[in-house]
Amino acid sequence: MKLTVFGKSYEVEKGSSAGDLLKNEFAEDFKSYYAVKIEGTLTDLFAPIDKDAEITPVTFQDEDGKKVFRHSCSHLLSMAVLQLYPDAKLAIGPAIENGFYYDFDVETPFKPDDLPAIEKAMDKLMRSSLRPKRFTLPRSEAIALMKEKNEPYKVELIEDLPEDATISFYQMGDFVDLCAGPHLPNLNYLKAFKLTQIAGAYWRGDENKKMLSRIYGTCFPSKQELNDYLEMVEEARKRDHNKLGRELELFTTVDIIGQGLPIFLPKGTRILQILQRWVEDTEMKRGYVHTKTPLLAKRDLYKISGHWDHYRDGMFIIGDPDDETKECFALRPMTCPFQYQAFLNRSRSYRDLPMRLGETSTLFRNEDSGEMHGLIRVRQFTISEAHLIIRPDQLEEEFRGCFNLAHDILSTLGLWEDCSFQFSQWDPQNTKKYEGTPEQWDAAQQAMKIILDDIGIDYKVAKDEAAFYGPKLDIQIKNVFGKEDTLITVQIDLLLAKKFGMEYTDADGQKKNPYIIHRTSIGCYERTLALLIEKYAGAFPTWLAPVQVKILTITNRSDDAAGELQQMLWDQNLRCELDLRNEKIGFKIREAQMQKIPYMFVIGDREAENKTVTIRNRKGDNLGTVPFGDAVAMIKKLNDDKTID
RNA sequence: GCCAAUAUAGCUCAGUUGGUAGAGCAGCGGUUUCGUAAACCGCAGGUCAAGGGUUCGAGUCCCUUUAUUGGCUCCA
Repeated sequence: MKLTVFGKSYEVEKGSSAGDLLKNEFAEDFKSYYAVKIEGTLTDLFAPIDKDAEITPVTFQDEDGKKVFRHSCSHLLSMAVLQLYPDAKLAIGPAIENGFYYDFDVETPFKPDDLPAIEKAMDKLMRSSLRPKRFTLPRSEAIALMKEKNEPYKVELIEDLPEDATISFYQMGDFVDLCAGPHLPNLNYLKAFKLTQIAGAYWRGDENKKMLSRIYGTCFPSKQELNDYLEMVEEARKRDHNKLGRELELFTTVDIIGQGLPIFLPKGTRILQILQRWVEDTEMKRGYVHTKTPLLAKRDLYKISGHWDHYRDGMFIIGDPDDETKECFALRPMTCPFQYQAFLNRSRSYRDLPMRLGETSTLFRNEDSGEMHGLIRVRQFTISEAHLIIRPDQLEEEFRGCFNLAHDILSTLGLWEDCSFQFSQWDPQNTKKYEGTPEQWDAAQQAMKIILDDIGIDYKVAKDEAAFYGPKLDIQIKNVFGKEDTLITVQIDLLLAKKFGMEYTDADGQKKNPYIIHRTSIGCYERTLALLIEKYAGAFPTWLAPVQVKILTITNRSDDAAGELQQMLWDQNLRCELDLRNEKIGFKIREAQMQKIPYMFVIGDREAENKTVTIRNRKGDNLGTVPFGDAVAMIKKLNDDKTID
């Protein structure tokens, strides 16, 4: 039998394993091989092979290798937990990005204080050098084994597998766990792990099922790598917008106003204002017109749109929703049906299309109390919303236009490189959620697929993530905790125009329903601001900074000159603050740096006399002494060019 | 909504087995007018998140509520 590895073939005995070969031929690197791919299938290193094959070892450098490594660590965790809590029932324990978790059903949920003891038990088990041993059983025997071990969750998992499935287990000492594998050849590879947090998690992700106790952890091949990672996480959390945004006085919250209802302070408001003006101008340059529609409407409107049926729980309702004899209003959770009324204002011709209706739109969504997160998930927010009412033949061009706009906006903000793409499709099985016929859905999804493939972005398909009226392109971004959220969405809707009786007269004189694209250009301002804070750690590019320049005087003799300079900046619509306090200049600079202000203009006696300033950047570097006019021009250029400095 | 953690001055945090609240920074008033990472002196600042309970006595123990945080679920 021949095994080929790294392009070289070796003659080996039939039934021997990749591990046997690698151990001999690549002894030096052998410890870094966690498993092998045999003809593309990830397999245990020492699994017997019975025919010629191409094998590729996987290491921690490979995604697959990381997965094997961390999955084995999750098993180490479950072994330790069973040792300390013999009554714990095992659920599942996969590897995830940057680590792993394991879900347990225990009488009392784990507490943070329990983790050190579990880690200690894991460490001891790790040192006993257990070799995970794989064996398989037919389905009925597998169920019997798990029943004997009193593992109801495992039984349920097996019962969901097909009748004829062969089911694999891994044994490590007395410990047996249902598992597809593969695993590390020896658990003593797991020299550097850490249990990071505890959380509740529903069995099978279903909120109607039991809540289990989840332990998260991470592990690396060496202590050094583990510490580097933990340090990196620590650093990332220092950029947390929720902490920084408050420290920098961008926003605050108060109990008495309520959850998910942030107060934007002057500096935060300034940034929102800069963004909004820029977005509206940008849209105008691309043929958008804007509307201003009400923040609430009678329930009747939402009944037509379908929101009353689909999302009533998510709306703030004013009045008794169940009393049909009285007026009942709801704050709007979206703008669609409001803007459609603008289209319906008079009869429309095919020549009127595309009609690009934009609105800087404040929305209200009654999110569950546990959902709120800083500025990322709030109950009242403002979105750069638009509905493009178009003819079918305009779909491709207009969709591209929306994509390009999103690209241009996010690139200017410096966020584009951090984004990923998700093509959110419907699930025909989930009949409760979606409206429209399979034909309509196929048409919309097919159209979007063609456009996305043509644009050439790398997207991931997400089933059952569509809006109830159509498929979406979601532009996703991760926050400092690694949690992904949608920043921008572009949706194709072939359904709602008909429901609202929207028609245009085509060239052939026929009345037709338009298509509609729902989209945002900068997304939700609150969320985008949150991501910007985290991206720049509060040190915004000059064009976005709420205070672009701080003018610092060395003595009060320079106050008049400072005032003059401030007025010159104001005259150019630039944003500056004056610090005339009687403090040492070093102290003032330090304070401006802590406020992350991009530039400091220092004026002492020498400068005041010549009408010059010494410019310092936020790092404190001296950029030289220049005339007032030049200093103002420098900031003006950074501002107008939207430079990411 | 569910699982868990947290809540003391504007901010960062002390506060012992229950004995009636403390520091630094910020603020205010003085002094200092100074050339690059925290000048000096003084003053003021708190219903210890809110409400209830146990106790002779609660920041501390118990319960409820609110908010914040990390997950889960949800996310038009």
